[in-house]
Amino acid sequence: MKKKLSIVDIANSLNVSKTTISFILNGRAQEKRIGAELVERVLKFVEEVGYKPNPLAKSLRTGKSNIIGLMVEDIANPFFASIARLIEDRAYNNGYKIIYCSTDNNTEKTKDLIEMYRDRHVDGYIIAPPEGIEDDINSLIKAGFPVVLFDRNLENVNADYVVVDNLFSTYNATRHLISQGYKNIAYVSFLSSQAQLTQRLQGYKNALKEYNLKPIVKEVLFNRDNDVIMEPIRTFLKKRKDDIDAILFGTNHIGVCGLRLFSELGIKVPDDIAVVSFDDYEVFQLFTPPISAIAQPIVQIADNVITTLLSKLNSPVKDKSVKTITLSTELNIRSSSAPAKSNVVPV
Amino acid sequence: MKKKLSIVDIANSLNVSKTTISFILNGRAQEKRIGAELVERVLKFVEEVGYKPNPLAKSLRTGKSNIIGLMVEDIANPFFASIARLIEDRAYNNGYKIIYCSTDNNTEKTKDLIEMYRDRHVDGYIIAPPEGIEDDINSLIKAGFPVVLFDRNLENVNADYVVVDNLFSTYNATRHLISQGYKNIAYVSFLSSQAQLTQRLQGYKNALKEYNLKPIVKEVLFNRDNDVIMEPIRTFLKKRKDDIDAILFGTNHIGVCGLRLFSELGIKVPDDIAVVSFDDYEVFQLFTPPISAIAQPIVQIADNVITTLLSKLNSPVKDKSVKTITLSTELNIRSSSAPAKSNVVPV
DNA sequence: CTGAAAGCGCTAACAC
DNA sequence: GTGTTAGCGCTTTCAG
Repeated sequence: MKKKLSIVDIANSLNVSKTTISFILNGRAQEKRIGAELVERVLKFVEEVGYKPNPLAKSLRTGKSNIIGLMVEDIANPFFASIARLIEDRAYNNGYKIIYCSTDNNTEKTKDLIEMYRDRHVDGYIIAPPEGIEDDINSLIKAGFPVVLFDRNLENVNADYVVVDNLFSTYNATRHLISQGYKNIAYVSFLSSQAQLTQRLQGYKNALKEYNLKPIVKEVLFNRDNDVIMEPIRTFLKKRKDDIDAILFGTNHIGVCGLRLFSELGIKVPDDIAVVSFDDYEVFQLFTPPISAIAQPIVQIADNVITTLLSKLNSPVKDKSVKTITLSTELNIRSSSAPAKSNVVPV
Repeated sequence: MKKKLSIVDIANSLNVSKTTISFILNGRAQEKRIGAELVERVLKFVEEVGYKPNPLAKSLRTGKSNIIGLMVEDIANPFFASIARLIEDRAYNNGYKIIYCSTDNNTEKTKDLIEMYRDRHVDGYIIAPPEGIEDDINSLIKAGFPVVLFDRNLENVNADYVVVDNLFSTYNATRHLISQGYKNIAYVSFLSSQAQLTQRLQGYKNALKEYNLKPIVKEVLFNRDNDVIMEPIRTFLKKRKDDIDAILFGTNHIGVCGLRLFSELGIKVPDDIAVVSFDDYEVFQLFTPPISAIAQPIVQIADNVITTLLSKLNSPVKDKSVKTITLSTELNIRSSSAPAKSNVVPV
């Protein structure tokens, strides 16, 4: 096992100062007017012996770690997992590694995590922020760390955001259901004051209002255990299933829980209840009947997030300007929201 | 913004040597017989000012980074994402952070990744290894790094493994199909010489052999693009769908591709073709009809992986012994493999 | 153009 | 019991 060599080793072998080596390796040879021949020789030798600067030492010295902290709600959720995958690729291609964690939307946990990342000298942050984390994020920003938030807005945090147009998405989806002839449209989602969820709720309400329809909202508490999530929805469905002719689900997670209950309770889609869910997902495409869904542009989200972060990371001057990128979703209409048996209303 | 303080700062403030601080903070006060009163005072002060040792400096000095490298095939695959989630929790609870990456089963990419991790002084490795990576893993082990492999075995690599009993799983699933009266059972999977896949194929063949049935195997190349995966399967199904009465899918990914094609080609499950797939997954549970699946014990896998790694990480003496943990799967029988219309064979 | 030397913050021999 | 000091490997100022 060949011992790991350091910059001094190679400096000695070449009878050159380690400063020179450092300059050459960091591409500052030109600037420092180091002889082309020497540069050549050093590079060749370094290549030959496979020398690699110790990134830890480098980090200690420069304060940069080349690590990006990625904080999502739950890495096992396909929406976040897909985004993580896309971000990973771009980050690695740009010389950054990713440390990830799942916040579970838990504020305290997230605070700890941010602190840990900070201790670790993470260079930049990509966060799907839980509620109540505003101060911590602001302090990150004030300390000069590049931060990109996604999936949801935070009030009073002046950061870069990549989000989708939640309000219009559910507004549009609800109108779609109305135009298909549904009149008693329920909205089932998680109870939360997070921006993306309140907006989705609002979009739904706005559409109903236009048509003078009455909102039927069922919000449940988030829980890591699906059974706990399903229980209140089960009760709700049992009680109300005959008054309701359509449901809009606020997230993929809750949508899947809903579908499970449909099977269990013998509810037929779309004859008994028509369905649209937020987030598109394999399950929705393959379900019988296929479920109409509001597809978030995952690739674009990931792309914008990482592009924004990398540009902040690479810009030598601290650019204090922030931007909010709002992407639009696509309503994938499938048979779960086929026209109602009764009658169709032009919209 | 309060400047980050270092160990000297707090040593100075307290008029104590930084060595003493270091000892106290590392719990070696007793051993070094440092006055209980002083220890108290230091701890209190450190707490008060919120001092945190710089982990980078610590790493540089000690060579330990408290980071675990997690290499999976694809973090967006629900099987790996779920495992990543479980591993993450345990790692963080034990003071370790996780750097992840997706290998895409690409040997060259994985080699690079291992090298990167090594440069980064990752303390331990959790890897779902691609083919051809044996030498690199062996060199990792020889260099004394704790390595836990999972999901698949590597010949000639003497490491700790956490795997499932692939051979018995498909053997058992195939027998199940036979017992339900199916006779022309195809096996559709990825073409690969990775142990988990060859074993799955073998289990299928073994079962057929016992009943003198002829194997019908379709193996396709892996590709990140689903359409490319589906194309050869589409051709296969079109040509053979009338000779086949059941299919066993080798992975969740290929199973989902298969299901998509069934819809497209109008193949009815289980009347035209009965189905069992490796890996259980929401899509399979919610599909109509629900798809029988070989469920891997995800929680147990993750648990064994991280427990094994942590114990290696914490054991002061380099334990050269390795163990292979083989977990058993569960065959979740659902209506996709209901008894064949024709006749049922006792098994 | 090149080199000496001063740290980055921490640990751990080795004195005192 | 406590303090001095020498690094871990690298970057970067400042002299030559």
